[in-house]
Amino acid sequence: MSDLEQISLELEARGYRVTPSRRAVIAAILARKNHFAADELAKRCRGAGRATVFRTIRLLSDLGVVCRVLMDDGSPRYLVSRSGHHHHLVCTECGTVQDLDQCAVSGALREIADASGYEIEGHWLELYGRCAACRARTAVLA
Amino acid sequence: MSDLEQISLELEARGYRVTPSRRAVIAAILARKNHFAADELAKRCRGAGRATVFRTIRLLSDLGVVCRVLMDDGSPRYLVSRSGHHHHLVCTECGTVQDLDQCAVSGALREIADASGYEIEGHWLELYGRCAACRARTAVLA
DNA sequence: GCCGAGTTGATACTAGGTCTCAACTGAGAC
DNA sequence: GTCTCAGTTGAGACCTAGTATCAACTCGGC
Repeated sequence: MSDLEQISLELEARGYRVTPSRRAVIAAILARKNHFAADELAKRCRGAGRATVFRTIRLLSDLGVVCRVLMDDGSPRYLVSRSGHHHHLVCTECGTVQDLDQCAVSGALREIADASGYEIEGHWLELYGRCAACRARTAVLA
Repeated sequence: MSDLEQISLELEARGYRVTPSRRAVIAAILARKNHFAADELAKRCRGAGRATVFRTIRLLSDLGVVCRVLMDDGSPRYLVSRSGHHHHLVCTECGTVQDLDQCAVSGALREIADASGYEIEGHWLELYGRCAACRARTAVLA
């Protein structure tokens, strides 16, 4: 079963209609190799209007199919990503985004909660750096 | 020496002029007990135009006098805060923001760098939860 | 007083996104 | 088959959070 079909089934299972517009947006998202801006997707996606593209991205985001990444300049991007709690490693040179399997702060949260008296409900973490490929490229040039 | 004077001296030391507009913005910021939106400050601050308010906030942000916090709904707020690397603990109930002394992830970063091959240059972390006061309030009501 | 750099505020513009609303669609009831 | 009605759509207005532009102003130094 293709990703598109799988997502369509997921949508139907939740009571959403799988319309041609939604299919077009999902197909456009799946065709992306890396992250994308919502507006850029709206411009390229001929099969759906801007509002529909934004709505569909939000829908897929709720479903856990795509997630939002904040780039180091603060601009938001979207990414086909696994669902559940995870963080991202963003390469500041080539822009690729890598999922992080472990949650880096889960251990520290308890300590912070104890020290501050807060009941911590959520957190947001993005990591920025240079990926292995970019580092290798610079090393060769140097 | 008042905070306003101290910030003014800091500005002068860096070669910036301390103009009435800047004083007005700084005074408005210092009058805030907690975080504020830049636009809201611009509306209330009669002594300076919108562009100047945004420019001054950026200037103070560069100086480390204020810092930007991303609330749990994604909206940006500013906060008079200590300079240097630190994170924030945002209460989702009353909105107060607390500085975190320790960087919760510094330890985990090395591990992630090793595992991923990334050279980690920076990170962004915000924590959301309910502060001690809000928890106490709910506990009394229950 | 003059000069020039720094600063200002009005305004236009941008990005990223939501809201509104009339029109359309399609699944189920009859 | 067609009626109905909730879900969906797209155009466009609108919103928030800023940045860019530019003529006018300010102020320190000569």
